[in-house]
Amino acid sequence: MPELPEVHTTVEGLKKVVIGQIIKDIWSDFHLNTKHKGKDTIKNKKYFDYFKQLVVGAKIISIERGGKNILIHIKKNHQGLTLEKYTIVIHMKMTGHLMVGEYQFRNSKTWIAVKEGPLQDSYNQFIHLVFSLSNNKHLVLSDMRKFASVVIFETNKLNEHKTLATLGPDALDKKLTAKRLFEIIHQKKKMPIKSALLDQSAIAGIGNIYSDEILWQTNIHPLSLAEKIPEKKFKEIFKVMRNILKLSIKHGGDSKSDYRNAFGEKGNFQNFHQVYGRKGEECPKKNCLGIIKRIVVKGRSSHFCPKHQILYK
DNA sequence: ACTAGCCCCTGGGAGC
DNA sequence: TGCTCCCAGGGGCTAG
Repeated sequence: MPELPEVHTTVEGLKKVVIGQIIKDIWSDFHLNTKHKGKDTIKNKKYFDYFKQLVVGAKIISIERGGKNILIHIKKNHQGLTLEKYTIVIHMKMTGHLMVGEYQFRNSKTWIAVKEGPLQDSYNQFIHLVFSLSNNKHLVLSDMRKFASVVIFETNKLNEHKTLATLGPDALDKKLTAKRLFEIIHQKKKMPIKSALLDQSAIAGIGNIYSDEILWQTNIHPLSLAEKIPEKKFKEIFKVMRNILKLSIKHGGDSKSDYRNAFGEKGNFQNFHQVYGRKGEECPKKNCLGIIKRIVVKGRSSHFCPKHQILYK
């Protein structure tokens, strides 16, 4: 599932090929076959029409990551004047892949990559949104489970995007310190540390895989209460968090599930998991010999070693 | 201003 | 082998 390293990898890939492109046209079937028709989402037909009117003819000027969100900044020119600057905000949720390549419309209802290769991976064939670009490539959103959200805001009114507005500091924010991390997590009081790490309004970018890995490596039981973890422990948590995220970025993200980068390729971080998805296996920590357990914390699966991960309560 | 819990979705794995 | 059932889980939303 796309978390910070995966979204980062996607964004870096997209930057290479779509910046400067004009969006010639867009297509979507999100609004045709989904029940989830909130007002402000392209899954709603009226909103999609509004969205289409804003993006067609616009130029992609830059792309950035905001937590797990992808921000595509666009502008339209008219007679040499910049009329509007808008930002498309995409969240890939569980199974979204934002990719770019040459695609063609097939069977009047699906899109498929033209060239053989990673883009033709079966996981990449659930295409529900297509931006046709001026270089004849397509920017597509494949999303098997259709959880992804796509919205548009005036760039200078991005603070009206509730989630973006309430996002905590990014886990890789250069200004973030161990002390600040402690203060933020400590505020979560009786919330299990596992849930606190997943809370995007506390720290942005961490999801289920990385929270499990961080807690395993720092020897903290996922049900430990946020406020009970001693301040001095946060130097280690901070360092481990950064190292794990950076290591995953280095390996192109985690494709244990179905993540694919902007070119349809898998990442390799799944080969570095110590604990996530290893229920019943022996704890890989040296001389530990514990058996990895899986529990559900606030509706999220949490993998940990009951032998060496300490419960602070 | 909080948090807990439901809901969105569908391929794939488990179980029989 | 083929069927059914249920799980994966981020975050929006609502009720308390």
